Amino acid sequence: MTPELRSLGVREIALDNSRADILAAAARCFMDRGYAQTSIDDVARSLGATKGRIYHHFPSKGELFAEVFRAGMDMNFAAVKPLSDLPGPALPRWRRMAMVHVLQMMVTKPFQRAVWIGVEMHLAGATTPEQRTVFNELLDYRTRYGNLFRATLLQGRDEGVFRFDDLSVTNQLMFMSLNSPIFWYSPRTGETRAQTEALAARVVAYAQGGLVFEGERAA
Amino acid sequence: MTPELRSLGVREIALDNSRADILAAAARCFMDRGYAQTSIDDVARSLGATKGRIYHHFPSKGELFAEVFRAGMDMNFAAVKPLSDLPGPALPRWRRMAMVHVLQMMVTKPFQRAVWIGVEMHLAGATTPEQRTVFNELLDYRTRYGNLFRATLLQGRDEGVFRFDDLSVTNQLMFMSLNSPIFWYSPRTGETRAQTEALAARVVAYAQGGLVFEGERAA
DNA sequence: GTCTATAGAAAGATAGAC
DNA sequence: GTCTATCTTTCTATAGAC
Repeated sequence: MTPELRSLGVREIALDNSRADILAAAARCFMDRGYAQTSIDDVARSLGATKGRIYHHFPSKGELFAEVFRAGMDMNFAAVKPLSDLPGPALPRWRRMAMVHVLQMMVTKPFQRAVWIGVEMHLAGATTPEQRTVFNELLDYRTRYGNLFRATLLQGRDEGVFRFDDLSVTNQLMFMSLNSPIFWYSPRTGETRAQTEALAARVVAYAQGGLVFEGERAA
Repeated sequence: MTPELRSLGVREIALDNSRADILAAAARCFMDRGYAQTSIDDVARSLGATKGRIYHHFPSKGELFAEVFRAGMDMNFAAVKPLSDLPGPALPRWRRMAMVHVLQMMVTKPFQRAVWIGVEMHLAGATTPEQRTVFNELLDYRTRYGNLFRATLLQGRDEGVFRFDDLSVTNQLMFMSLNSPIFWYSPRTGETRAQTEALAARVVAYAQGGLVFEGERAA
């Protein structure tokens, strides 16, 4: 940044943008190549920069990844938490939460793929105790997000709109469906918001079908 | 192997077992740590051996991974292909194929996770042209397996038992559901075959619900 | 057929110039 | 705040003993 700009007080903004740029580039790289296979040089190169710039803003590759993970989860919480707090019958609330969740997966795909990678990594590769602590926090964050849906699933079962016996298995199946766009979705050129939402609605409908289907009987 | 045994003609068998042991150990390591984060030393250590043993049987890490991938897909094809060739209405055939597929995911989980990792890797990390060729073969193998289900899905739609508009999206959603046990299933100690099948049946029921649900109308 | 030892490459991280 | 240069570790792959 030039001294002129800094003297105008834009220091914080510039700093934030620099960090945000790195986070977005890192998310893309982690999505494309996975965690271990992504080098800091890869991230830097995708920004037209070198390592020095990354390490000035983030102390380590692990911490950079953790911040990408956190950013992804922050976005999900901000979008879904308000809906999960609303009163009323389970089904319409579930549909709104699911729809917003799926749109999050589509619109912020690189960050959500990083979250997925983080969950898949489990604790493997986290060698030092500090790394483990950070990692456990991230996984806990993700679990708390998942719990936003559990209450509505249980309420829906009580109300007779959902049918399932094992909440954990059902939760896994539901999230696999709702998360799946992070693996196969990519926006068409010139895709409108309505088209994106139509696709998201199909995903939600599929998951809803899984939750309401009277399994064994219909065999 | 001892000269005595070799003189008895068990050379092939011993070689096969050695390779099979390495493949199984490699599959576990790839499942636990992913491809890039798994070192050949990790695989060797999990066998109580050193690298030399691995490199005697496999020319490179990439080739070792490719063989794990192939072994996983071989098992899937052997289990599902005969069912997909059967005549008759789509729904019962789909249910049998789906059930067998899900059981494959559960029983051969390490290999199936390796297949997943391979699909996720896409072409990233495959640097040389030979590697790309091998990799494209693997992905093509996987695509051909997916196609076993496509015909039955289309037939089911014609017969009115499945409802969907986009075959590709539906295929993705279905496989995400049917594959999901590779991420969350682990057998309980002393789990019976009946219990395993009951769990698989729940997964199949969920997917079937997604396929038959009359999406938009039921909102 | 498996081991030890090692060469060579890649990547995380740091130091210091600008 | 970013870059270049470098240290250090880790890992693939190979060579050669047994």
